[in-house]
Amino acid sequence: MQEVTQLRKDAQTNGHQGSLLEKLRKLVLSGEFPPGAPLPELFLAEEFEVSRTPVREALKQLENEGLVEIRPKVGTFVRIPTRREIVELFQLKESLEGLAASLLARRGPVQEMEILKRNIEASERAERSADSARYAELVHEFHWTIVNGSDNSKLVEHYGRLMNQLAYHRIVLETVERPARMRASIREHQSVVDALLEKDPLGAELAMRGHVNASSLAAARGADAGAEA
Amino acid sequence: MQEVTQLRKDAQTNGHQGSLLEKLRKLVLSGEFPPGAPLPELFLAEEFEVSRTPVREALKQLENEGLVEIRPKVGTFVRIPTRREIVELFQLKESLEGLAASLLARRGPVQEMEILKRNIEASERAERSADSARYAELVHEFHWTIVNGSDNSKLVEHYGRLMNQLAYHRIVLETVERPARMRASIREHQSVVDALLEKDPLGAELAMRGHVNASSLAAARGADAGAEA
DNA sequence: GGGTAACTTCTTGCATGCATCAAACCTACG
DNA sequence: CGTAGGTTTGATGCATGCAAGAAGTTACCC
Repeated sequence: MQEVTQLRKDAQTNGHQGSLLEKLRKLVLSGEFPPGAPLPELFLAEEFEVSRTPVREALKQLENEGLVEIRPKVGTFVRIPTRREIVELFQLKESLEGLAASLLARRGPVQEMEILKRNIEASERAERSADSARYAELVHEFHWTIVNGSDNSKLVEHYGRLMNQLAYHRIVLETVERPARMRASIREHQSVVDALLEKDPLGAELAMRGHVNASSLAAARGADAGAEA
Repeated sequence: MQEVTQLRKDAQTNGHQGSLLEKLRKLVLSGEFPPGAPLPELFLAEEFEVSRTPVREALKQLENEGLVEIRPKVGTFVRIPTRREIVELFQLKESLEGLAASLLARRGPVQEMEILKRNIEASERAERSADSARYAELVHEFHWTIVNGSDNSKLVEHYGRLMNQLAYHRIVLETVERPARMRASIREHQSVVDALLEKDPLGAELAMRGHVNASSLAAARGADAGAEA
């Protein structure tokens, strides 16, 4: 009946909210473990106060998401996405966000339009006050609003997987992209919203793809510049 | 149930070839278990002569791939993709294959071009001899050749996930699409290859998207027609 | 001194036992 | 006759034990 008190007490100190999968994902994405670092099951099991079995399952999921690499009979390691894979992911990002914008434009006037307009206004404020953290957050919201607004659950699903794989690098990349491209990025967002308001699917797709492509190039340049980090 | 004995026989004759995950995936995609059917861990464990643990792991992977649904503390069930999800997946397919064609066109003259040309010739022969099984196989190869030829591993990965989710329906859909659209489909394939040979990324993308879209529409009509199956 | 082979250690991979919980069933009562 | 409530069943979720394999280490031979 109540012999589990010792487990519960310790579990509360670490915070017991969120699934183990999410906690492990955050652990990997946080960069606390550098790319290539091993993630032994037993260590994680003790860390999160569960047995190896659920840890194992979660790690397999993370492998499926491309965040870790499991070498059979050897161990699990934080995955190191190659430069090439980053480029590949950005190509996918452009395509998927282009589709999202196109689909959203087709849906006509929906509440997303208002959200996007307010997002741009907030972005301009953040840019004027040089609040780059807030700005990065708004950019993130802008893109997700469009993807979610596509009303295509499978697109959202695949986009989420993709962004997870980019998440680790986004921290680095955004840092580099932010200062230089803030103004241009806002203009590009505006042109996307313009096309959306005109219910112009093709225009919205092209504007979105142009924007993602420009951001990607800037990010790639930034990654090259800060490669020694 | 004779299906059970049949399974048992296959499991024994097949031995331990191929991973458990692949075997379970095939089991689900084969349609042997109808959508909504339960997949008890213990049953599968006995069937494939392993313990519940690896079965469990494989089922979680399949859930991640969208092929089964795991209801906590209840069980695992063959997933029923809704009509809407099928449409969503086809929209994604159009976008991803468009990207693939675009990337392949950028790569210039590669061996894939020869493969695609030969594929079209073979398709024409299959069409003339009304060999619809061979034709379906060639269509499958055509699309995968382009996606693999994109030289973008992440695109290949996402495309694979997508096609897995469509695989169950492809059987039905191709059956319907095949007779009516063979000729048109071959022409569309040819125009894709033409654009690829001219190293025209935009043309290749548009041709590919047009083709996928036409196929999707035909498939959707077919699915409506054969909805009572 | 260098290289190889056996060994030690640490990890995963799988099997099994037990507790938990959802759902079906059965009974009793209105 | 229908329904509410308790009970049984059967499946999952997790913990643990054990075996197999891969690195790293040491000792030995050339």
